[in-house]
Amino acid sequence: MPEPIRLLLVEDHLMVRQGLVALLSSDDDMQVVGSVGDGLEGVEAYRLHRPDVTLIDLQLPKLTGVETIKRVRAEFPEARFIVLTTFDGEEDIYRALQAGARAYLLKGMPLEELVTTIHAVHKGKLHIPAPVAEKLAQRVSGQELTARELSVLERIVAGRANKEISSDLCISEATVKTHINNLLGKLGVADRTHAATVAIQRGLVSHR
Amino acid sequence: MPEPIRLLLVEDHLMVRQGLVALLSSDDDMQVVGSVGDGLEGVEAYRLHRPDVTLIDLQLPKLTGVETIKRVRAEFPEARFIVLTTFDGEEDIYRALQAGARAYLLKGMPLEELVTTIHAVHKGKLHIPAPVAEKLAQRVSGQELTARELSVLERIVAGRANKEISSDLCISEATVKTHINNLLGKLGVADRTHAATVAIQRGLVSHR
DNA sequence: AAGCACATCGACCATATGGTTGAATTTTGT
DNA sequence: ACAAAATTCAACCATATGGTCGATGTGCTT
Repeated sequence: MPEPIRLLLVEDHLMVRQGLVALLSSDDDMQVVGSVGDGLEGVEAYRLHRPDVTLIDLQLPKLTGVETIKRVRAEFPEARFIVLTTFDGEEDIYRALQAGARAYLLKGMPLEELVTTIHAVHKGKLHIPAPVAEKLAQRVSGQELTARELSVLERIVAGRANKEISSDLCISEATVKTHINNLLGKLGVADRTHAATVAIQRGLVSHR
Repeated sequence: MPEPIRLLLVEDHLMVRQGLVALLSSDDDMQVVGSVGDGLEGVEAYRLHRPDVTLIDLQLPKLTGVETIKRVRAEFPEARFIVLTTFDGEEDIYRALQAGARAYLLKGMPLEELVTTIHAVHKGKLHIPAPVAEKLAQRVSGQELTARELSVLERIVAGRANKEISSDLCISEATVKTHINNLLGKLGVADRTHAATVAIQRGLVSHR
């Protein structure tokens, strides 16, 4: 009888979390050693428990899923993460894998896939399901937005006019227009409104 | 020993669904009699099992949660629904309650609240948590968009220009502008871009 | 029949937005 | 230190957008 795989859960929806604990605990070769609701707790829990595999949601209070992964892996480079989320913002997939996640699963996937993935990741493998891998391939061709362009984009999504954005960021309106022009090109859209909606759809900005 | 409350689950995320089944089945006075993944199956399962209470997500494939509630209640006016969702688009709350849902819960709420709510709804009570009730109160003051305004808004979200919208809908550009002007006022925003983002945030339009 | 909400259109105007070019400055990476 | 990328700005222009007023027709309710 081998050692059970020690799991940590970082997920903000209580019901989902408790549900996963119930599900995974019923498996003999899994053991949930911790279960927390936000990123900061996640980092602490990791230090405390040193789990074999951490299941983490990307939408977390206090600390983003991506940020949490980064912090933990800064301390423990061998840490293994499985991103488990309902939302498949392309941008988030990319960032999570950049940050060192080993797998990306949507909550809609069957439980067996989760179990399979946990075992695969525990053995050190990468595990990216086909539909996710496709999106990833797509976005390689797409251009990266710069930090400044992103902050302009955020304000566009917030519904602010160029004049307002310029005073927000303490730059001239001309500069705002330059950034917008550039980001429109990179996003492949013709106007700010479309930019705003694709930004939300791709998960480039945090709406709400 | 009283009869257990018979529950039906309609939820598209497999993991969440299985998790909830595991959680609720462990309770002695609850019994999960069915668990399906989309709205159409939900309607069928209701006909088959006639559950006491149905837990339903609003984002469902094939048939919206709201639409599912409507159809079931058209046949079975006594049907009792608890809306259980991660997303709190104000518009959806409103529509779900209009459609006859008895309670609205976010997945982030503690499990006890779910259990309490199931019992309350089973007894025929309404059960709306405070934060949700507030949003509801807010939107009473807000105006309703007309069907035409909504279809214009959808195209704004799709990133289309006035000229394109006018040819899409076979109306003059002047009319498009009139509709836009009216919906801007109703949404309380100053321009189309902000209209698009609040439309997404409030769940007025289906993005993605 | 009268009233009302809705959809339709036109005209006018002020401003915002996006496109283009070119250039100076700063930051960043090698 | 050098090159590349990012950020900053200006001036010009065409067009899109939003604001306002008024008008017409249609369908529904009372």
